[in-house]
Amino acid sequence: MRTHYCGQVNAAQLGHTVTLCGWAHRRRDHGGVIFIDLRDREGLVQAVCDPDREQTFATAASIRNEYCLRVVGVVRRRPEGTVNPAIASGEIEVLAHDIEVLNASLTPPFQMDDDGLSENVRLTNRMLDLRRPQMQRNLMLRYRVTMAVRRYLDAHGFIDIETPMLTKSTPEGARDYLVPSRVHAGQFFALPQSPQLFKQLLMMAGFDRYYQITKCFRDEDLRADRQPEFTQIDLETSFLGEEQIRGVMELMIRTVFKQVMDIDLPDPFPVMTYADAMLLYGSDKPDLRVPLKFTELTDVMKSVEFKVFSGPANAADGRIAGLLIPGGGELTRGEIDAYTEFVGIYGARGLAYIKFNDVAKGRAGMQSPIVKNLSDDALAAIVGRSGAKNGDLMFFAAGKAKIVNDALGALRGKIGHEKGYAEAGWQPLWVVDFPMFERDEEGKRWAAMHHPFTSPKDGHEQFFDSDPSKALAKAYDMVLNGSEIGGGSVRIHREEVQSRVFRALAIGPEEAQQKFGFLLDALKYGAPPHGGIAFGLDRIVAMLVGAESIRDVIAFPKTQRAQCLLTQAPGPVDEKQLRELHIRLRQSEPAKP
RNA sequence: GGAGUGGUAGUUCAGUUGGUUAGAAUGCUGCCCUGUCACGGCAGAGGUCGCGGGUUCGAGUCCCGUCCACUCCGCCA
Repeated sequence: MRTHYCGQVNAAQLGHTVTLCGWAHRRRDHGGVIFIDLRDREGLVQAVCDPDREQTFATAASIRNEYCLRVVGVVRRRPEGTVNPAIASGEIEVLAHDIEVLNASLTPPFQMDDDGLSENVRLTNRMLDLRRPQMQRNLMLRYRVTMAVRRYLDAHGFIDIETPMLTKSTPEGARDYLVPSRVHAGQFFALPQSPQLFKQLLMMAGFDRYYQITKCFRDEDLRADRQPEFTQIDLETSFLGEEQIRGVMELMIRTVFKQVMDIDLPDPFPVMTYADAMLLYGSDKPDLRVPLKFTELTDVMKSVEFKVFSGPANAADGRIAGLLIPGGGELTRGEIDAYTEFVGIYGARGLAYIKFNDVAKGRAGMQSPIVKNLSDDALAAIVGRSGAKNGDLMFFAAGKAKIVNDALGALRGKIGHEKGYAEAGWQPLWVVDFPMFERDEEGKRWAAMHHPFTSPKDGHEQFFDSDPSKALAKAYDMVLNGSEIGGGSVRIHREEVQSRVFRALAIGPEEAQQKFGFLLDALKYGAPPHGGIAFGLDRIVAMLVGAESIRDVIAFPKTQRAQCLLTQAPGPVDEKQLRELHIRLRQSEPAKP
């Protein structure tokens, strides 16, 4: 039916007869000659129709945008002065001998080269949106990434093994998407939040190296980088330690970036502890393109008069940190107000600042509403630790450590990018030595920071009873330009350690047996040391194509309300279906006055 | 659950202090045009101003409610 892709016709076919299939991208009718830009996934080629072929010319005149066409013609060089360097096939054109309309098209709701479309229009007409060259590029690049991943993993002995999509609901973690069982009345499968436990079982089964590029499901609220179903590159290996696993994984990412985008990532990636990341950047996924760093001030503020600072400084969970903005003295009052409002999103009550007009003059050279409340020692520490220079400005956040970190960390990213402090390029890093546990806000108990199967650092079980906050995990995140693109850990492979972790999480033996009995049992049969990682494929591809949202690298994504505008899913089902599934819907209660 | 931005022609948008017949670009339709490539020229059609209520002599514009899209907080082991 076809001899070439439109976008791949070039001077090599000069004089040849080619047959092309594609869509009418644009028609330019000059009365005596008609040009049709024919488009397929590889690009555009110009077909020319002369009036001396009466039938073909008449057909060409009737063609409208997005008609699906088959064009037979001869490749010829374009006349002098009419070469179009903007397209790959711009040196040549196809003189159409025959045009067959494979299918006409209604007038499309938008033009395929319009890139200012609203998300609403795009998603309701997704099949047409996907015809747009940008989306074709995005999805084809996604494919090239997965192929590069598969090539790398195959070459390194990883085996692709599928794991169930109908599995068991786990109480920990995100909300599950549930699937009712017809055969077992009142019982439900859950769609997997990740293949975590299955891949560990595969290690125990002796497959040694596993991978899967697979969908995961989490019923949580959406974001630009979060969809209810998303794709993980999921891996697990046996008999490798933490550093070795990271080595294999960063080589994979480095290889993929080189092969697909010709990007050279650093070798090795920088490694930073979680503690340092929080101290310096207030984030466990710092964007290293932004050079701004925190100045730690909690200790020197303990004894100042200023209660806004001394209060948090003396609180167990408090923190005071500064963010030095070089040249920040130029910031206007309006900008500072806007930043104050910005940090309010994260719960910060205010945003104090000092402008350093003349550092040599000490207190007198500082311009700020708060300087009069701070001791000489504190002011000296502010300047000494940050290296503030004339013309700089420092923002201060004080309060609960979480709020200070979130607010100042977000401000660092915002100012860094808006004010031009960020470097171009790609800045990956590993964040390591995560805590095993974090405090559960409501339940007032300890929760697993990564997941309950993460191995503690050697010997750190000793902190489980005395001070769980001190226990560190063999967990690691890969961070790229401020986004977490992958995370994993060495897993627990000894039953007694797993039991101790469950105990620390206040999961009793009976509960553990009921929920994770199959895992605990498996650990009894010579489970090998193992560990792994999972990468967010959607996020990686979105970064590579420069997309704002992972929706732009997913063929059929959901809206923020977790609906599909194309298919109108989710939707109601017949009473008959519900009855088979033993489900009766709750009456929605009318609002009572 | 919360904060914010937006919703006006098929599409992307403008619309002043509430005031006559709601505009532009593009697309679409027809006619003209033999070298364009965002072709060009002429003519034309195209509107439930998201939806519902209210204020007013009068609402695209003000108020209340609601729906949808997006961004963020919470949430996401």
